[in-house]
Amino acid sequence: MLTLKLIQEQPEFVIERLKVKNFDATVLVGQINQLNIQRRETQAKVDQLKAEMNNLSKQIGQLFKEKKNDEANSAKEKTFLLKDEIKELDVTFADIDKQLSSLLVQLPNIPHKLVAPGKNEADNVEIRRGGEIPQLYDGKKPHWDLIQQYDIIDFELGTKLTGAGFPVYKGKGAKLQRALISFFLDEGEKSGYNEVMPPILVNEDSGFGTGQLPDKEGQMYHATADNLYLVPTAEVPVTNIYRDVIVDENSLPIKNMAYTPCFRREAGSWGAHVRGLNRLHQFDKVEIVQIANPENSYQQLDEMVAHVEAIISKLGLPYRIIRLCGGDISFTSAMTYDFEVYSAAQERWLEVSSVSNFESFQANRLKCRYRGKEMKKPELVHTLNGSALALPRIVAALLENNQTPEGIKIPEVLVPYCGFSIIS
RNA sequence: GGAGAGUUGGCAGAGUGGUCGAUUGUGGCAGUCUCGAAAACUGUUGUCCGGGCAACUGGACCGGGGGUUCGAAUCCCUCACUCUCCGCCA
Repeated sequence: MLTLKLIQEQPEFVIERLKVKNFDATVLVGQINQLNIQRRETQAKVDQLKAEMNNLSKQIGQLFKEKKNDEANSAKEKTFLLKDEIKELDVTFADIDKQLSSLLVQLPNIPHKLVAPGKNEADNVEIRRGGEIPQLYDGKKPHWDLIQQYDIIDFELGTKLTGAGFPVYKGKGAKLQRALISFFLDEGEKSGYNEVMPPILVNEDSGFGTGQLPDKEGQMYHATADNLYLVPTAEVPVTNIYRDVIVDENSLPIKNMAYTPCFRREAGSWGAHVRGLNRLHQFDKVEIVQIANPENSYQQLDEMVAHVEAIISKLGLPYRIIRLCGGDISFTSAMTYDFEVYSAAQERWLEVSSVSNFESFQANRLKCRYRGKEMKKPELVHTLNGSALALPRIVAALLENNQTPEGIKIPEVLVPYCGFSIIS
């Protein structure tokens, strides 16, 4: 969420910038600032009363010590009224505070200057392309046919075991998954990311910290008996490592990565475009996460983009990098680059990575700050994350783009990981 | 799952219900000494929310929440977590 300070000091700026996201914040900002004033006034009153109370209590203690019990008892009488007043104001304060928080989480993050205004994905800005779209032979097939032909991924079996959107990877299909995960992690390590293996069930606080709760509650699978949520992305546990943490300026940027399965309910979003591996309830992903100094977080974002671009290039997939416009960028993000690879039999671009700078938006919720030598007070860090990469659509593109009449060729870089060079 | 013991500042570890935000040690930072360092000595050292240009100052925080009391780190209830023993188990 945005900081109260910013909303209070530069309300016009907030309103103006959020227009890029097609969000009219006028009313909300006004309400927040008004509530904030009420909150401060109430606190001033409460604090004053509490100061009086503290004083009286000290006096009473002193009187009892001096055996002046009568005086002490009459002093006690005075506290009763005060006590009631404090209790009442405390309730008022808590109420205002609660209202304020509930309004505060409704404001989206302010987009970066470079983010173009726009309605939807049609207004996104293509940054660059790489790789070559392969010319396939006449009998080319979409991946959902290929996986059946070679018996490497089984959707029906997954449906039997769990339900739609939970495929079973078999034989070379399973091995390809493992190979990709290892490849991605090794590449991440070369780029200086520290590998972590977090829990894939998280609690409510973690869900709130990265912004999945309360807004996107329906996106996550909820284990109600223990009130835990299956992670929709490793971003949640890996970023929440730094919840309520003050890090040293010298340790920045902190670069972590994790492989986890990811679970998404995707309620109501099933349709024509989501056949095969294009959209799943469970999939595998390697996520990179950075905790950065606000001064250079955009350099770090570029670094992450370069990292993802390098991996896709090594896999030999044609790709394009897109900077999302205001209408397409997420609630929490200040700037997002999407990576899409071309899937040559479906003849469409598939999103395989999304790399974002959240600036201090998540950090404010997480209460993750950094302290520098010259700083009087700790300040909020910037958090960034990106997929590097999500597997299913990469697999779809690999299968489709590398199909030949003899079988599916495995990219050079993956052969050592797979132990085979063709699926036939 | 059963029984018991815990949870205090970066860490370790005190704390008869009344100047306890909290003794002390250690670590961190600054200084003295030194060519430099170590050692020693001195000082300093939490976070959040208010007020103030500032010095400073009011309030809150001793796992979370609630309660008793004029007053709670200290007493009570509750939840969470940690440890030990037993049981179960990949």
